[in-house]
Amino acid sequence: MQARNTRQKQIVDKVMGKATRPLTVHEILAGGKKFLPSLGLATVYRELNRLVETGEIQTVTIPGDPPRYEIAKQHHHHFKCTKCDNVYELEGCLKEITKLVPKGFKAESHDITLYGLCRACA
Amino acid sequence: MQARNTRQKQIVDKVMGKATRPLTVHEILAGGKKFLPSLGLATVYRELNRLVETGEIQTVTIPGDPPRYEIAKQHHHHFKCTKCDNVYELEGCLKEITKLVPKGFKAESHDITLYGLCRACA
DNA sequence: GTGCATGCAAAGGGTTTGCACGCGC
DNA sequence: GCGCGTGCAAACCCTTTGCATGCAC
Repeated sequence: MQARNTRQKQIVDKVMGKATRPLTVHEILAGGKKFLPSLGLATVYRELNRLVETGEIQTVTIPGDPPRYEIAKQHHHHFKCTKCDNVYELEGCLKEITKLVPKGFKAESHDITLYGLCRACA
Repeated sequence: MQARNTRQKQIVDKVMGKATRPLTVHEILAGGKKFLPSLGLATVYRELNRLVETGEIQTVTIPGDPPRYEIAKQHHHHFKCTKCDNVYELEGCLKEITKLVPKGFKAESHDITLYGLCRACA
């Protein structure tokens, strides 16, 4: 069952690729409908899940928010503006995070989310 | 509309207070039913939402997991074991986190979640 | 022509809400 | 007795799934 490169999939990829910040499912659907009005929600979900499984995109989960999706890239973290609700990508990471790991525990990965005001809202 | 201190509410508080780790809604309901079998899911949700609003408890959100709840306490973070799926509380925090904030942004708070193996599973 | 991908609609899981009953005051 | 809190069931929202159609090859 080799994947077919249909118009729908190309459009989901295209919308994702253009994004400068993580997008919600509905933003992706709305963006895709501009190119193919018949695009369905189920197809967007199916394509997103496929892309997550193959590791091409990543899910960004912010408590209280719907999931967002972004092109997979180097390890990084996120900043959620509490005023405009946009989510931004942050560069860098903290090696000091190992200090939090209790004795006997073995950390493999981590997520960091910052909250506050973005440049435009501050 | 001053709140009444009903049996149901006392039981939700009691279950939360006994917990040594964040609990899911269904764990709280199951725990409460041991004391009051007629306890309903809607009441648990209503009481939890009230306690979150008053700041008495906090929601712990782990991507891909149902929300958990814990008694509000000093600032801390969480560790999710990828094998047994339990969530543990971590002590301490990282002042270095300010290094991640971009210029012009104003950070107010943050969440850190570690993933890996707990002591029992490592 | 064959078969997978799509769109629709229904199903599913988790959470909230409307309503009538009954307990707490 | 009055009114809020409760339990039930329905409603909601988000996501997944079943199925018939139709496009890609």
